[in-house]
Amino acid sequence: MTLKDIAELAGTSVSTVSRSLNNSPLISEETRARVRAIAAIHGFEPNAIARGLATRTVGTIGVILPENYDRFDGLLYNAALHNDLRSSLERAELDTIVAFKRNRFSGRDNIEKLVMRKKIDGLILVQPELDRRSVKFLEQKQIPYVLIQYPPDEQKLPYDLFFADSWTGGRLVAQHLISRGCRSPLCISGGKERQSLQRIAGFRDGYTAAGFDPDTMIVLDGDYSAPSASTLIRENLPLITKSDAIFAANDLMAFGAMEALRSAGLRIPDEMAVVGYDDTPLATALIPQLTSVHQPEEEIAFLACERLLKLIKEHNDYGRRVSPPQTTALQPRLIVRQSCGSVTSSIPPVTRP
Amino acid sequence: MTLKDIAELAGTSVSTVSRSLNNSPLISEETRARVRAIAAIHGFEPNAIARGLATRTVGTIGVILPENYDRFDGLLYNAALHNDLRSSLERAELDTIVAFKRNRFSGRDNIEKLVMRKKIDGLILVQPELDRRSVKFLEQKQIPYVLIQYPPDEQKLPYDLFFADSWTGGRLVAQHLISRGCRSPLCISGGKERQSLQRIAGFRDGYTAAGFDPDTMIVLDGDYSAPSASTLIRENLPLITKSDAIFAANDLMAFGAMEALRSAGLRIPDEMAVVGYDDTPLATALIPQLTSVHQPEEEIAFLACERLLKLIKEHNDYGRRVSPPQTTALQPRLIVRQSCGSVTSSIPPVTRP
DNA sequence: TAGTTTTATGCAAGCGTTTGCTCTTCTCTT
DNA sequence: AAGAGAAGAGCAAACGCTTGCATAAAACTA
Repeated sequence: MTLKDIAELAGTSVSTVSRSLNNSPLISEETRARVRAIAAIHGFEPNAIARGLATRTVGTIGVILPENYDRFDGLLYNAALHNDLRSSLERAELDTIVAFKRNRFSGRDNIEKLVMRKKIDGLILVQPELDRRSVKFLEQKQIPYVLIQYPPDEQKLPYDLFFADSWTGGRLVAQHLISRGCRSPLCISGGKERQSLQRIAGFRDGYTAAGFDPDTMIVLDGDYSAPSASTLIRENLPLITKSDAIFAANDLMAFGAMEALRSAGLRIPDEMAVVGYDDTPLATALIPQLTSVHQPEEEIAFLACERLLKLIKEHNDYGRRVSPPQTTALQPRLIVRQSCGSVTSSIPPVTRP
Repeated sequence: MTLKDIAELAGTSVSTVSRSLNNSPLISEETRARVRAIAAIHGFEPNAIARGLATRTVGTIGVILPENYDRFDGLLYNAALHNDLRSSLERAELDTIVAFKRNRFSGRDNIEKLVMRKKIDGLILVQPELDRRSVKFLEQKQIPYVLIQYPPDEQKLPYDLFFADSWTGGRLVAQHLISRGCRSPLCISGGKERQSLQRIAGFRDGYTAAGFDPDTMIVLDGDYSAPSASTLIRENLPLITKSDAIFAANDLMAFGAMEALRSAGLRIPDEMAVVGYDDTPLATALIPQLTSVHQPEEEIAFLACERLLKLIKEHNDYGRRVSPPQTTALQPRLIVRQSCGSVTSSIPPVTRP
């Protein structure tokens, strides 16, 4: 079933059918209605490939996801983010092609492949290690794209970037613990990983701003896994007993810490407050329920899509981007539960700049 | 950059370039090499859309995922499955378009949309509630597709189905617990949900086969969440204390159960063995580590892709499917850890039929 | 009424490939 | 040496849609 078939059924030309279905103003109301009715009866849908060839837009967005098989919460976070992205794009009737950055068999860069083969109208890059080469490639090809990544090093970036403000997340935790009277906090980091460093830094700065000596704060290096946190706690019990709060860089480590603390006979939250990060479903499953920082992933997905659509529109209208690239920090929220005390109200989210 | 450009650069015709790049035997070795070299230098990639129009195959597979925002382990499972699917398809240089079954904004059925618009060469449907209408549609359109779903009711299905054998998973748990000497097991189900029912049924049958009275087995109805399991344990302590093992229909409930058991002063595994299902990363994070049933999701993904590729090949060669539809059960494996006792060897997986 | 707009439709080119067919030019046969 | 066959290359149609341009009909204008 093609435009031609519909045209014959309607006793008209192919162009008239095309225009009728695309709501062109060049068509009279009656004709449009008649043609559309016939198309609807036969369940006709225009061939997206042919249309793509004619219009050079295919109605598909490439989504490049990292392949973190290893990290449970990474997988979860990306899956949720991807769901949100799809939801946002559906509104604009766009499909998503998902790919890893590299093809593990051919070794080819999927980003370049998708762009060069013209299979997509735009790209959403989720947490890529975006090398200079790739950026140059994307700029040169003039393909609309946005990044969802970590807080950037530099201020002026050549692309649009959206990220969750981990630093503020850490600070929120600090503020809350301070207000709860915790004066000797201890951190469990996720190693040298970027996000983790930011979370810890925000936490430290929060305490410093309240007059605490930043050098007295202890940071133990975990690896984002629960057992790593348990081990750290067990091996550093003397340090632990001098503390009154533990901030873990993710929920999984907070969980591991709780297990070890309990084994050591410490009561949570009475003797030790515990706070996690990510607000995974794990947080509500624990007893006591875990206070944690909620990532603004729905917001990130929504704004990233919105911007990408804008860039695509500009690309179609002017052949190039018009609005300048922009870096956008999205604010996390602290979700206060039982693991850090009995307070029930949460600190209101910081208003966005 | 198009075929035409390369042709001009090579001083040859468009068809020669096309055939050179596609390794047609109609081209001499020298010409092919020369053309390929020129194409490579300029980083030429054929336009997938134009090729799609000419060949009616686009190199894209549709993957329909369920949108279970609600269930943590569902999200995780689908994300892992999706990763595995993408890996398998990459080998064949196929991209994946991912969609929910329905567009939440237009209300349109994404399956039908993708098929009618010719955006895909085949479909992988993950746990859809596949109504008669959709099946009829797919059969009529002759589009290659496979299902990844639950154990089916009927034997003869008109499509290819791959599923994890939950029944056997439950039975493995039963066999193991029996061998460990547990004589009074108790189940926590995930409600009336299909998978859960199968898991519990297999468990019950395992005990029955060993001579236990099926009617004495207690099944408490949870909802797959950790708190639901905790509550059930707390509210049924008299029943619990008469039991010596708990089988939960997923890891999250096993976890909730462990928390509640511990609060009640019961030691795991000495006084109570606990087994979960799904082998999520949670299982290794718990103390003691949770014995659980590992889903054969990598295998499902691999086999489903393999079959889909075969169907697509048949479709291209004969215009229709040739090999008869087949239902394939994949066997889960019991991963024995500490939560059910000190045994270190696991029961070997049941060999596939 | 004749000329000028406006409105609605159709024609045909073009998007970038693939591929059946034709046309050369060799290379064998006999 | 002539004819047949094979091998390599090119022409042009086709895939199904969009869209600039030409055209015809209708609706004004003076």
